[in-house]
Amino acid sequence: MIKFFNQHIENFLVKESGYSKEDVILIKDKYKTEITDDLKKGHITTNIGLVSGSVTGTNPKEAAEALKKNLINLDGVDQIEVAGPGFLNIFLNRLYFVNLITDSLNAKKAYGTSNLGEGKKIQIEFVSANPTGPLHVGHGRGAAFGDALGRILEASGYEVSKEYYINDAGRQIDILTVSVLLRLFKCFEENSFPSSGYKGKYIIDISNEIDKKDCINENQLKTIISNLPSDPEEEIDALIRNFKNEAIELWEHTKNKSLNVVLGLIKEDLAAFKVDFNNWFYESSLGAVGDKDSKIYSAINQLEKSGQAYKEEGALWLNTENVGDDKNRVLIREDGRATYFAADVAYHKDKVDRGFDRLINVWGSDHHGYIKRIESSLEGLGFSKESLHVQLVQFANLFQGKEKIKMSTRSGKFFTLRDLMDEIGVDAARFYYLSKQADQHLDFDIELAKSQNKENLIYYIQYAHARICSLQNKYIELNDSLPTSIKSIEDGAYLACDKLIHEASKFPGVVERSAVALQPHLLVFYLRDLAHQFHSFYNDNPVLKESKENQESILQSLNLVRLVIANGLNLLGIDALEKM
RNA sequence: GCGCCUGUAGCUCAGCUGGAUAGAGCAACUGCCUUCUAAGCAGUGGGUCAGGAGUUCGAAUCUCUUCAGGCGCGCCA
Repeated sequence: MIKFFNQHIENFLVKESGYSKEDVILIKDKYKTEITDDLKKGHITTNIGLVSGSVTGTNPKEAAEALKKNLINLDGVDQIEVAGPGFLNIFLNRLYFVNLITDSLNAKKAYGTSNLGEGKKIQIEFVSANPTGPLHVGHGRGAAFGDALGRILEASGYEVSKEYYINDAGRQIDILTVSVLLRLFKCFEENSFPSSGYKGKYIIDISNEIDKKDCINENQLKTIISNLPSDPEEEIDALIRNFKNEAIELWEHTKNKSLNVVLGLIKEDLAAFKVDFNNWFYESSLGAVGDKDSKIYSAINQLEKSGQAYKEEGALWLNTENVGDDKNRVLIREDGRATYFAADVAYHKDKVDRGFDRLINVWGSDHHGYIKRIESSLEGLGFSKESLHVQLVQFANLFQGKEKIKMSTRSGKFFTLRDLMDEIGVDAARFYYLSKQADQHLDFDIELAKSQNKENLIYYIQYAHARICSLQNKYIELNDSLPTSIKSIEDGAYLACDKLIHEASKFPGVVERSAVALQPHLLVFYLRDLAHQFHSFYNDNPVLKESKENQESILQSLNLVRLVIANGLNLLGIDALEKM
């Protein structure tokens, strides 16, 4: 409908307005046509008069009047008002208004989808937590966000690929491995366990699954744990070195086993959280810098050849200052080992090589200083940094009522995503995460997320859906099947649903905006508003006491509201409830 | 010190590609169940949109600046 009017407006601008070509281009760029917030302003409104007026220096109201004359005779238009400083408010005739219901109901699950993305390939990389322990509540937010974004973009016509980057190659994995080995051989008392190691209970669980205990003897163990440095970081590094020296086979076995167990936990949790990935990318698959056939070698080699990377003080540096980074960054350390950054550069090159039109990285906001580096590396490799969008997600603080739940990863005391799911349920958790803009701090209040009242939006929205389902069931009991007629709305005899239909007609626009802005929370607030319109209607209108014809029209309108809520929740990865 | 983010009702937050009277919920006060789910609805009070300047026909929204808070600035990942 909006497209229809925009075509006529642009046609008018080009052929009849008398504006210069340059002005027309400027106007086209700036004006907007949208569904009104309030039916008093008609169904559709455009600021074209104001924009034309400001661009051409003419009176906005006169510009609006001229266009009004042009649009008033269009099919579907009942009347047009020039309002306020120069808005054009368009009132549709009943037939067109009613078409909104039938068209949307016919579209069913497809209502709200579009071809905005034109099949472009878009990759979303998210969660990507180090596989050193179970996911915690912080990761849950990224998971809910990335997954919802994927659903929204897919509904908007993008070909979406969701990916998890597994950091299986670095020091963190070594620390995981050594932590498991220390538990396996019970090397330390509880209070002297290396403070840099992982102490969660899952480490002990993993150690119980290692069956190669006899690969190492008492003397070797003694060597490994004696003469350790006092600095915690040096201590853990020494232990890693010692284990590798004494029992490389055991080391590798334990490392693989630990990684697989932890990754298994992560995958289970994500599946339970209804988050599916298309691809799990292993950092180790990038290979070693020393290997000329590896992806990491090839990426770095390319940067060196193009002059972006240079040697200094024995290390290989990437010039990232050229995109505004504070300082240049090291790719290959003095001792020849690649940095995490180098692997990430190769990873991003690989992403682009795989043919994605757009890349979205969902990162914890503590990584924001890292963005410029990656952008610089992309430019250095000859790609446009515009193809990458980094969406930062702030961490979530957990509250139980007013009390903050403290978490410490090191000590292994933390509230896991699994705990959260057990406590409040998957859908309530997903919804709560999505109910605030991703890059803002979120206080996750478990009490609130469990509460069953209006303050907890998920219940409010679900309640609207369930109420409609319940009405539908009652109606079916009395009439065998749902109605198909909307006669009394069509001929204007019954108007009480108009606000609801109008609100429901905004849905595709909201999906589109949340796809463009990459903001699922827009959907949350829209659904709240729609639910509110419904509850209000429901309270004022005893539906099943209406005339037969009115009932039919109402049931059809409410079915539309129900469809929008169900489709909207589905885009957030949440199932709509038929009963509560 | 440099960079990024935030500051809207007593509290928690929407609104921000500039637009028509700044919105919800909670809390306070008042009404509404012999009726389809009261997990709800309706109403009242509450705002110099942190302060200041600028751009504009028009600014919560854009620019600059001040103040306040958060985060990031490793040859860690």
